Amino acid sequence: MKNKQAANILEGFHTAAFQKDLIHWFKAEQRILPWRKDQDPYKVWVSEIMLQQTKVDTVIPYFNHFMEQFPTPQALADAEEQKVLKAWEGLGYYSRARNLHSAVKEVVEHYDGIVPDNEKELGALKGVGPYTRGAILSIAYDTPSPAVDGNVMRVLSRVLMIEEDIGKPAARKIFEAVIRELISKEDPSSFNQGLMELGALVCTPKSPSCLLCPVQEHCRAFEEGKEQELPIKTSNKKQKTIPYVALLIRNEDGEVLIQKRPDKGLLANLWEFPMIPLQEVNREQVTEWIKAQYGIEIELRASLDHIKHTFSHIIWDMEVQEACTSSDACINDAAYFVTKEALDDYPFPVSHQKILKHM
DNA sequence: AAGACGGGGGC
DNA sequence: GCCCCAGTCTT
Repeated sequence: MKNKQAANILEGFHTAAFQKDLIHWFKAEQRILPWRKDQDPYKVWVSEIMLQQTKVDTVIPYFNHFMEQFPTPQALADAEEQKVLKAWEGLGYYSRARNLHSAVKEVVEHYDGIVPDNEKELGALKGVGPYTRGAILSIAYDTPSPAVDGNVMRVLSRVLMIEEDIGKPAARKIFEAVIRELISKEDPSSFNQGLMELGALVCTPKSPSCLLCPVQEHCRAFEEGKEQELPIKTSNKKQKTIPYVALLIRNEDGEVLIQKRPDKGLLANLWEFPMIPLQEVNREQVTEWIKAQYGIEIELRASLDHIKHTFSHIIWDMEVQEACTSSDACINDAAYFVTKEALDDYPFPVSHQKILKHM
């Protein structure tokens, strides 16, 4: 064995029997999922990106629609970014979509539309980190490469009693080293997917179903009754939310003002209703603020409903006083009046989709 | 090594 | 309401 620490962890472990039990269980019990119908590397890639930080049930309809709209790397590479973001609307972590789009263009340009089958080229693609690289290599290309996600770390920390803090970035290296020894060379795809499927269905974070577990007899944590105490993970810090006021600014044609967000940071390149941090401006100042920002006079009509979400919006409804329509140049480059119907074409954050329902 | 990056779900 | 979830990129 190359790695001493991995060798120590696997001391006395029945690797061959574990592989056999895990793979047998996976082949019998795996969920039927749209991206498991074949081994198309493009589908595996798209599904793995969508599945980052996102539950299977949430991903399924997005994946199906995405594949109808962009069936091949070429189709995705040819698409406008706004269309790609629209297809990603509501899924969150939108840099995943922008990176995937960029990487697919790279694949079409430099690899003739064929997803690379080696660590070096695959890992160099935008948005493809160590996990996704391993998942594509093993699932699409049957290559014995580790794919360490949260499920895998949880399962293996229990089975092998690994007490590393999986909240630390360094922990992933330990698990990768272990898996390089542990992975089935005959069926790395079923092995990696089996670990993840086990983590999703049986070896769950809270109250794992150990009595139904196909690898119970291999599990050191179960043997010692410590499955509830693993994995060890330092608590993450909570993030603060800032309340905003969303402004529904309408012109005399009933069109509403929207603007494009910056191309970096939160919800990059998505569209939104203009917003003001709630603390910064009171009801009286908002007219001045809008005048300075957009060069238009408005009359505040009413405060609509409150929407509780990331932005905990309060919606203020307002009407433009002076003539200002979609053809006017009174608004800056990234802000436009559009008809209510046209809003369907723009990628909006979920919180703003909810506002739309109030209109 | 730590923080940013969404949205959904459990309680 | 508050906490948890957990891949990749950025700083």
